[in-house]
Amino acid sequence: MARASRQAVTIRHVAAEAGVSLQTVSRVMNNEPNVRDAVRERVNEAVAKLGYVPSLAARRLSGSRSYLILALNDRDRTIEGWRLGQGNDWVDQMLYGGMLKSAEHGYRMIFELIDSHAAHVEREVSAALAALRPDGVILTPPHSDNPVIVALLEARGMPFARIGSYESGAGVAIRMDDAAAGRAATEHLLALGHRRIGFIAGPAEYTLSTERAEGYRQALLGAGIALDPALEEIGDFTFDSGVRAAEALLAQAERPTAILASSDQMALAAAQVARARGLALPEGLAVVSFDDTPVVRFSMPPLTAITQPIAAMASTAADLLIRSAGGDVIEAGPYILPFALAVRGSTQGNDH
Amino acid sequence: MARASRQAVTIRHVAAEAGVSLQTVSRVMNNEPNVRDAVRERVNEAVAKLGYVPSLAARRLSGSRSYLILALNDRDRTIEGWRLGQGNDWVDQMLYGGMLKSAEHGYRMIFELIDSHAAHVEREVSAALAALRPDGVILTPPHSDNPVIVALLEARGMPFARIGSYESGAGVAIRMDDAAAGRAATEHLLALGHRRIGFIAGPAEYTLSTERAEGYRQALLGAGIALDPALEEIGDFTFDSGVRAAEALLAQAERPTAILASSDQMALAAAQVARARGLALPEGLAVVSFDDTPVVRFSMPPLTAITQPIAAMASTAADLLIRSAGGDVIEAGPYILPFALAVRGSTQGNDH
DNA sequence: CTGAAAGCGCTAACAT
DNA sequence: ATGTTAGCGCTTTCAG
Repeated sequence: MARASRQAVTIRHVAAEAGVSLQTVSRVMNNEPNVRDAVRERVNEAVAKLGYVPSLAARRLSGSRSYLILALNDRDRTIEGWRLGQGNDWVDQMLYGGMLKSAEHGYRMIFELIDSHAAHVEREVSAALAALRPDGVILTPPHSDNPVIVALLEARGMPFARIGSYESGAGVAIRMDDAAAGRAATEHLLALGHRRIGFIAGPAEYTLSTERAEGYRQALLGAGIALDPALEEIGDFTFDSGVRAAEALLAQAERPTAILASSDQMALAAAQVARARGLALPEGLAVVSFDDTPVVRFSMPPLTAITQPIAAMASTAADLLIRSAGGDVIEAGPYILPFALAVRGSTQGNDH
Repeated sequence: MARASRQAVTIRHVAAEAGVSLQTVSRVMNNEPNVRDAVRERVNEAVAKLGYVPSLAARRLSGSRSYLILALNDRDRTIEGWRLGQGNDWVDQMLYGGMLKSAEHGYRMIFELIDSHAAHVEREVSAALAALRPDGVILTPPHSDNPVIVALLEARGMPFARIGSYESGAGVAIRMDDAAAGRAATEHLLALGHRRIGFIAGPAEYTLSTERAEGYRQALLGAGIALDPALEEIGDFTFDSGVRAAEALLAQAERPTAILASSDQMALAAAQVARARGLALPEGLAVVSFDDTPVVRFSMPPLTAITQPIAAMASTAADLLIRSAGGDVIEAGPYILPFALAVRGSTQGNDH
């Protein structure tokens, strides 16, 4: 009993069992040509019988692929999300999309935290690459546009994907169409009869902020409504900044009947400010948010929101990187994935 | 340009730079004795200068540790949690505790999903072990008590931790004290003046269910209150089962003024049933839940709950396994980690 | 179409 | 205290 079976089944055992050379087993395992069907089958039988699974370490070391995809996330944000214990949607959706897609291809996704503030970004990323030698790297915001990381990956010739990035350059960009999302959200409000619609933008450093604002304006103009600068405020995605912005919007004599906010937190802030002023959602004020993290489903009422395709972006990234590692030539992108508008009680009737 | 720097810096480069043998570099990297301080320093300088990081694959292959901890989670539950997008607390807290602790030791935690229903459990686990050759495995419920998995790990001589398990046997068990938690939750209600306290238990197959029930009863008896079978219902942790149980409890002539439910979902169900019967929380009915997943913070009012130390359990598991891999002899356990009682609006006043 | 030899980067076991 | 030799399990040449 329980003698540590120090020695697992290796390619050698399979070769012996099937009566072929190591090489042939390797060819079969990697789906290479130049093996007769009869032999291939014999090998597969031996593999099944012995329960053989190739060692990742040995494969990697012998100069082939590592079958590893490395996903780099922002350290502080991620840990803060975990610490708060309110459900870390970004991480979950990354895993959901990226890990499952990787597994489909026999790959594994390793999730790693990188501190982007530190001067050691380069060292941290280098160390992870050296230790793991992944076949591809997935960058998430804010790393997606970090010039140090991008340059490092490019210099190393490492295939990588930049999720949520509007910048061009090395690596394949994967994102949603924020302008279209801003338009869709605004059109939803227009369709409900709103004519004075306030907008809380994100910081201008983020391209997606300006894209969303652009979509908002396009929708208004498309409906023949003149733009009013008094209806546009700027926040920084946080709850507090949302409070300030919403107060500025709702303090106006001719206050908006709806607010579109560029993040869930700012939308929740707007809802709170509205309540404080005696405005009930959705009658007194309609609110639409961006992101659709779990929290908006649990607010009262739940918020209508633009859903970011995080899982789909991670899945696409993994798929592209793995196919690229397999020798496929993949298109440069950018890959624009569809968003969704989840209509909930903050804009519509009293369902839920 | 970006010529793929095919060849990264290896132990050989460091040895050359420092003017020593490979072995000496290896010794320094692994903090082994028998190296003069002067030499050690010279090697460390070379390492720093070249930015050398050992290849995990080579280390693993040469027969030493893999520096990998494998965390096995239930496939269906995990994916369902991701799909619902309500914040997958278990996974997040696992990562929070396990990944960070692993990183402290220079380890990586690989998160893998295993389908416990399938007849292939054994094959799935074997394959993961064969491919990764981790230094330790963390089992989470329901895998923690899966006899096939436990037997396999034991036969392989693989160190492993069973999180949330009350069973004895191979592997180190890490859990909280559910009886004490049941007692604490009940005593909280007693302290608030409640005398008729309903209890919704989990399925009896789970030891933790009976432990929690035991704690509930101890607390009542300790307060000199006779047990009343009519106050105990059984659910299966789901919302629907919670509805049935709560309805049975609240339909009684002498209905309870408080309900302790063995899961968040059942507690939310109790809250809903109460509302439907015109009972407001906490005045009409006080509710306490177990688990403390994100969702209970967002309900109205937020639910008072027993918080499971998931992150701490994962952290402890990683720490024990890694120290074990390092040659330390670790105590058999079980390791009992402290829970917490988060008091919120469903039992107490009107804060928030 | 198949096999034999060499070597990936490291550590274990054995020198010295 | 340090260096040398072998070999982990696989894939890559290169031969047949």
